[in-house]
Amino acid sequence: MAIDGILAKRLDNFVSLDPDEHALLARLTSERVRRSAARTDIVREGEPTHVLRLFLSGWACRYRTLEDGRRQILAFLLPGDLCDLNNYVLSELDHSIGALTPVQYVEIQHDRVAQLMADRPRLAQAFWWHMLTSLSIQREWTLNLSRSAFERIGNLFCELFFRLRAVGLTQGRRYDLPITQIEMAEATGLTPVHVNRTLQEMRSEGLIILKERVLDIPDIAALQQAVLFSPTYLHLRLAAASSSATMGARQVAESG
Amino acid sequence: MAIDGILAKRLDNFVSLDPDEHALLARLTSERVRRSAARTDIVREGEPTHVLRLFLSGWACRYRTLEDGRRQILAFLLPGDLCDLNNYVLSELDHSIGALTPVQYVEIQHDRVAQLMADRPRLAQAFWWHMLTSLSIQREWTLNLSRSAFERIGNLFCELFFRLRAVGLTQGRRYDLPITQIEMAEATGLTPVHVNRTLQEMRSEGLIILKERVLDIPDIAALQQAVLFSPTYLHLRLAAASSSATMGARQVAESG
DNA sequence: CGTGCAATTGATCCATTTCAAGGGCCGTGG
DNA sequence: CCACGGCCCTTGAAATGGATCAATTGCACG
Repeated sequence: MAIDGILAKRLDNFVSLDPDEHALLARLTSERVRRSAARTDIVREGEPTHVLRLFLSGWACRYRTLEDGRRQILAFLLPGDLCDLNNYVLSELDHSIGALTPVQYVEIQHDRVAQLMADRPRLAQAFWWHMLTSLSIQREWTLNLSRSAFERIGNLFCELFFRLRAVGLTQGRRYDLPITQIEMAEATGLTPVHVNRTLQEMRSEGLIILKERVLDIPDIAALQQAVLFSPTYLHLRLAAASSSATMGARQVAESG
Repeated sequence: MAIDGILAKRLDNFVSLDPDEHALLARLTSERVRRSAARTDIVREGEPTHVLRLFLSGWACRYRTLEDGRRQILAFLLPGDLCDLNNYVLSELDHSIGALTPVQYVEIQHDRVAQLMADRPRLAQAFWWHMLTSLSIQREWTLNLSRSAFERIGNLFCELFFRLRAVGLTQGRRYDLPITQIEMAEATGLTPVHVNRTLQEMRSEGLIILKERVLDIPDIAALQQAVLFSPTYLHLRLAAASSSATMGARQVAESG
């Protein structure tokens, strides 16, 4: 899938865009592509930012570091994700954004976004949807407070599966998971050691196959059930998101 | 403080509204006041909602219940807070909203909000600010994943202090905290038993005085420092919100 | 060939949970 | 007026999920 269609693909999860709107998005995202190396910051806490960023490839994350060094990953930013849609209202960021892998992204001036939203109500709605979805995801992450280690990691894997699939970045039951166990730990609020042991537990139960940064989920429905995951909070279009997943799961369950 | 000025007071934390805008808000919030009894649901998960709600008095919360009964409080809704600004985009809620105490609120039709935002860019910005602030708060709550019980509860108390003060609901160092320890547990992801013991620890360290649903924080700066709380994520106007607090912090740091 | 980082394993420790029970307060009903 | 049940807070003792500390392996890279 061409990189320049990824925003359209992402927003398409909410509204059906017409060719005209597709063209507008394509133009918007044909700016000079920027790159950041793995493990470098894209925006640092406290910095004023003036642009909206659209991620084209690679993984990034929002994170905050506490004074004593603990780091918490607040969200994963995947291809097709926007960030800092906000800061034409709030002028500075209260957390940082860092690249986990090499990433490509484009920067879009806020006034162009504002213009687009004013001209195209449907695109405006799509942007709102994107923002509200991040909020919804953030809420789901706070649910981790009452989840066990097993559930936290399982939920993370499920979420990533559905989000990546929505932009065409899964291969069947598999997807690239280019993050370390340390980063999984930072995202879930666990210790790397404990993440490791929990992964082994999930492996031994046959729920996942994780090897060389590729995650294979033999039976997504089984995993969902084991960790009480439900994808509704992602607000993906049902037709695309759930049906084939549950179908796939059913097939696997039958064949396995 | 008059209840009908509370939204203006809240939004004033971000932009200075002129008398005209104050009047508009006053008209908007003069709808029939609705009431919900303590411990009842205002909106239930999955229900479609068509209105924006503004809370006038009492405490409510967003929460989600997992299949096995665990309940997680996702946010506290205080007087002056809006909820469901979202759902003119997302049509149904993925969590519930419940009253913790008797609450009063007004319902505002979405088209009136849309109209207002179209006519008054400054109000539109203020609404955006409100929404982005909730997102920011939600991020801060996910930070609890890497915080200890002591820090979680302390952070909660600090957040509530600053938020309540921003709408004039603190009395000096004190404020009404009309929730049970069980609810604190649900908000922080801890056990009621452990919340109880942690509260006693905070009391014994002289950080809080909590009696008969009134919380007294003798030295807010000391508490902030003890639990690594910083109010920036609330995006309150600095003049009103943080200056006195950070000044206090500096004093304590020097004297301690 | 060393250096560094990610994954793994073992042993121990501790924060938090779980289970269980008692006390205070309050509204209700006999 | 007192007895009762219900809810909230409190306390104790025991169990455990997850943290901490420490060390080993494997692999990629200069």
